[in-house]
Amino acid sequence: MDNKHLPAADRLLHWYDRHHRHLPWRISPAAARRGAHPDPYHIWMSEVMLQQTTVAAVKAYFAKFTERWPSVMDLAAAPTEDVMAAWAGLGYYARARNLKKCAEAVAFEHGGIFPDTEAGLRALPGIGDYTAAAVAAIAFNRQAAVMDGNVERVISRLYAIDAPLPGSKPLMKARVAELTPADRPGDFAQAMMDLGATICTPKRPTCALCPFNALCVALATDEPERFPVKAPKKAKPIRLGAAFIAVDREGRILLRKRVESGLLGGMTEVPTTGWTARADGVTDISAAPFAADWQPAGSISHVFTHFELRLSIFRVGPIDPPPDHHGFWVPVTELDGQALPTVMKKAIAAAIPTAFPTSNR
DNA sequence: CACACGTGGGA
DNA sequence: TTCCCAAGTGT
Repeated sequence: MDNKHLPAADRLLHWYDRHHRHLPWRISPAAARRGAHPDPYHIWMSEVMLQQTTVAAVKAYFAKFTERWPSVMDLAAAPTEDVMAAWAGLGYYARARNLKKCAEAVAFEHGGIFPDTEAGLRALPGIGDYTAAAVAAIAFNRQAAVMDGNVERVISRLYAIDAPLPGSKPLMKARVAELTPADRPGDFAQAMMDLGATICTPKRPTCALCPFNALCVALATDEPERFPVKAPKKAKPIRLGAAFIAVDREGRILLRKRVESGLLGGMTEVPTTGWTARADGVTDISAAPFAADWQPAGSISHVFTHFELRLSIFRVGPIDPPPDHHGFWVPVTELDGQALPTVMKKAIAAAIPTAFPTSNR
């Protein structure tokens, strides 16, 4: 049947019923149409994990978290250190700290029940405009305008919006609100994101298969890949430093806990110098955790969001632990239980190649 | 409003 | 290799 006359939302939902992705935290659109709701705990956790993170990377973490902490009450009762260690490797560690805070707020201030409105959700730690709308729409079928990076791409092409992000966000949000149906807002939100992830992709979109192709202004008048227009990005500076891998006679490595705020906040680290912006190549080992016969053990490079870090690695041991230092000693065979971010695993692996036998390279 | 804040994968 | 990202939030 010719459905060109259908409103945009109906075209999208028709496409979604046939081509939706199957994801562990979802229920099927067929079940949703029968009035079923997904577990708000699962939707919330998946949305937080998916912030700036790929579906492929999230799947294993989602399985691990929901198996270990099946309910928000379980997560609220968990030691923060366990949550940080379980999150290690996923990045943006403020999300893990706020995940725990949010679980505590839901457990102890809301009786273990997630708020079912956008405003109620928005007041919780780690839940911003996007996540509040997404959980309200997907978990509670509220008519909330859900806009993430996928939706921005779809909308900017559908209307050929020339104004650059992020300034054009309010305009695009208004367009999303116009399109969002009262009937199936949760499926509509997931459909927009599936469309952006599988059809309306950043490069080489598959417009021939798009339910919006007859409506898309960018496709009709321009080059869809040109949208969304974004402000130019800044160059990434390089910072230098040194990391110190000390091993004692019992095969333990010296670790420290980073301060709660800022980069890698609350995570575990090996002792390092400060990370300076100087580019003279001088390595300052005077900041070693203690005086010892530190031996060069190569170097690593790691790219953060806003700078690249190059660390010279130094190693010493087996030694007797000196009495005067702060930190704690952990067997090299038990590092998996530590909240070690990827950059720290790289530093350790450079000095002790056998430290992480399961990882590649 | 601009910037801080991780990581691994694809082109 | 280099660049660009991928379901943003907090300050």
